[in-house]
Amino acid sequence: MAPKPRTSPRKPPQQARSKATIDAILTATARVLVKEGFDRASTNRIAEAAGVSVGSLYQYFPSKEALVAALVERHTDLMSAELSSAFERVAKLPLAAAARELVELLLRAHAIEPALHKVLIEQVPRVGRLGHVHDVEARSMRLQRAWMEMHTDELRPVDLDLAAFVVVTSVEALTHAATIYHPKKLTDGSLATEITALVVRYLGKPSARVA
Amino acid sequence: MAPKPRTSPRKPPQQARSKATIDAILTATARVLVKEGFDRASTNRIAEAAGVSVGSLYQYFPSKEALVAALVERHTDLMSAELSSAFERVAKLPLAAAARELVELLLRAHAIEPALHKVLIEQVPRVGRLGHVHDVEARSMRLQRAWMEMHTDELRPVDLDLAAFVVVTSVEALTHAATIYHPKKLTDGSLATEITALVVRYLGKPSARVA
Amino acid sequence: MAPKPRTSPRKPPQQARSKATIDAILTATARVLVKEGFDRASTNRIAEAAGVSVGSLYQYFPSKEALVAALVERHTDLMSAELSSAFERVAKLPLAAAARELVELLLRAHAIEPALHKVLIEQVPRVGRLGHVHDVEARSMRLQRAWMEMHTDELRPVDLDLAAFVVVTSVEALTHAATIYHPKKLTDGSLATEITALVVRYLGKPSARVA
Amino acid sequence: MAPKPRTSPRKPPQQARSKATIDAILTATARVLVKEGFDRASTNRIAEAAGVSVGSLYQYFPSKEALVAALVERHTDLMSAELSSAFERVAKLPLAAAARELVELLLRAHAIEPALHKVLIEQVPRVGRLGHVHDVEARSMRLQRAWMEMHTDELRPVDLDLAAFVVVTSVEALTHAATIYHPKKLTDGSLATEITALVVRYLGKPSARVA
DNA sequence: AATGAATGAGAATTCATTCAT
DNA sequence: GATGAATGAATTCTCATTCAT
Repeated sequence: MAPKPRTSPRKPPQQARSKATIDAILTATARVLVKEGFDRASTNRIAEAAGVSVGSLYQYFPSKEALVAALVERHTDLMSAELSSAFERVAKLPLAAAARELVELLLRAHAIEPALHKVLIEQVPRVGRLGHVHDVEARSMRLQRAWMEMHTDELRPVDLDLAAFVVVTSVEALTHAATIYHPKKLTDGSLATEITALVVRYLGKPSARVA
Repeated sequence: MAPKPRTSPRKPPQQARSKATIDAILTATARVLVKEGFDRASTNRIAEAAGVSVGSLYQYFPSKEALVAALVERHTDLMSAELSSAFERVAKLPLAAAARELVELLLRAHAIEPALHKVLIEQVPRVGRLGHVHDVEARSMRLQRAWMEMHTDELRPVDLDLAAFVVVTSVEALTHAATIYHPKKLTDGSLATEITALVVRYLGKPSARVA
Repeated sequence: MAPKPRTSPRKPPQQARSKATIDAILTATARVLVKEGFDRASTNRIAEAAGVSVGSLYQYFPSKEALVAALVERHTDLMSAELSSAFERVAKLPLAAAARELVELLLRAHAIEPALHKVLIEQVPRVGRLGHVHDVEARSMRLQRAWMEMHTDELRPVDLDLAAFVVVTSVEALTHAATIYHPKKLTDGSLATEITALVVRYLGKPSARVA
Repeated sequence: MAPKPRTSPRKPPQQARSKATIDAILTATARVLVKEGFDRASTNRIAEAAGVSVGSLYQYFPSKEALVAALVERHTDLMSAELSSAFERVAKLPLAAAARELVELLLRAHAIEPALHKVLIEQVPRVGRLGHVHDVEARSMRLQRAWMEMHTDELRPVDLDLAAFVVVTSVEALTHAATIYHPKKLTDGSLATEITALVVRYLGKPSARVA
């Protein structure tokens, strides 16, 4: 009888060997997810791809959900890290410049492991801890709101929370959609220009408008 | 598991009874999907919920994928129908008015079967024919482009395809996100106002600006 | 992910075929249990022994526990039926005669499927519904108490509940132990004589003593 | 699963530290057995509970069966020791007094680690060396027989082996059943009185009867 | 057309046991 | 002696799909 699976990570590795194994498993998970899709990514297949026994997989990840959740976290952490670090850099830039910088940054962030990102977005059910792909958005929203608070004089009057929601949701969606449907426009700058325009026009005072 | 499933519909309904059965099955599918989630929605469970034998289910839908695809189609058709019909009505309105109308329409459209919509968006893997939830967007984009072509004089200069992509993707994403995370703001109009502002400011000439 | 297994029986069979399948499964369960022991009796092995697919097994028994519980029930029902029917027959006999009859009856009851009984007693963990092997004792205790109430004049003064507990527990234990460790003494009558003496001497008035 | 396990003890403890380790393991086994039940008591869990590595566990116990068997032995030894020592004390007492003493002793013996005793009786499959929980009964039977040989003049004529079997089996069963189903009656003396009556009346001459 | 019994590959997960460090 | 990472066969259970009635 299979008891209810846990979702929290299992024990911390205590030997160097473990670290390597964990890494191999996560990397294999990404590979299998991309190659086979979420539904065909069984724990056995993943273990095999990692060159590890299923037992080892379950030693570190108590369930399939925990495994994918860990991968999601690793992925979003990577993306968030870049965003956070950039925030300080653009904190003092005026609207148009900051927007352009951030949009480009976000596009770059999504270009890191686009295939994995796509699978995570499209196929992983947004349920339980798996939904945390969307944590990036939550963090982005907080940063966005913080930036707006520091620049209210440049902005038309807005409800900060609502505006942050609108901006981040739109930009994220455009980035994802572009990744999936228009990968070429990600690199030639045309998309960055459009998204920047969207944000600047939405938030800016008429006088502050930049073409 | 048996051989690979077909995906094309099996046979056209030839009697009234068939229609009723098909309808019962699709409705049951929606109910089970919402109640149990995609993963626990087995064909047996759906058949039972429909008061029909599995055999009958397979008489009309050659595979689970075909079944869900049919439901997706029914759902998107419902939404698209409203959009198309509204298009004629707003075709001649100026930017600000048209935008407001369409945004409100879209929000209303998403309010029809929000629970089903949410499951379809969040849990159904966007693979193969199942990805057609996104057909709505494609149709919306065509309509949006058509409208813009008719109103170029009101708009700042834009790449029509790109702008349609930006507008539709953003508005859709905001609608979905609002459905899921801010259901209350859907009804009090505050969201409609923000989204309208986003679109009008993005597309409009500086002079044509409406606060 | 395997959800918590149910323990209640599944759906009632609606075709004659089902009945046969259910029977085949239960019979195979008994056979495998006896031949392989509880731990080696996997659902797959049982299904194979029944000439049926695992799927069919789970169609009727939602978990391994439910399966074994059903077998336990079938077995205890068989035993209880004999006991209950005999009760009426001995209801009017005096102590010594009734005791002898009942003891012999019980010994016969345990001789029906002794190998299965042994496995059920020795190897099936007495947990949850599986513990119901012991229902026979509960029922026996009620019958025993009823008999004693009708014959208080033949008995020394006793706490009826306590005495029923003492009598039934002892007799059951002796029967089981004999089944397992002294199968020969079950048939030659010597054991029946001893157990009868135990009961009669324990319950009877000194004057009513039978050697 | 690896090759078939050995069952014989691995090596004699040669240092004080070993003794302590072995003890920690056995104690942990008892704790886990009681807390989790036999089926969920894995060697890994036991090792962890003992604050020892699985490797160490296998250093001293070559298999899970050997481990549990050792615990069973420790437990039964504890119980038997008391019984044997008491035997000398009651060897010269007359029937009624001896019976009362022994019954009370047995009840006390079962009160030592009742939770462990219960798990051992109810959940540990009585197979192979694990069946040795029942060794206590065998030893008891020998002692009982010895006592009866010394007191034939007080007893009605009986087959000594058969009578020892009847007495010990009944008393044991009553003690177990009481431990599980009527723990309260264990302490208030009422049960001891009943069981003593059962034994004395079964074995005694009519004239020697004690109420 | 409908029924529902039957199928069986495959998925997640556990656990006794080994062995390199 | 001790550690704990690694193993992988085995187990329970699900579910899309078929087909005899």
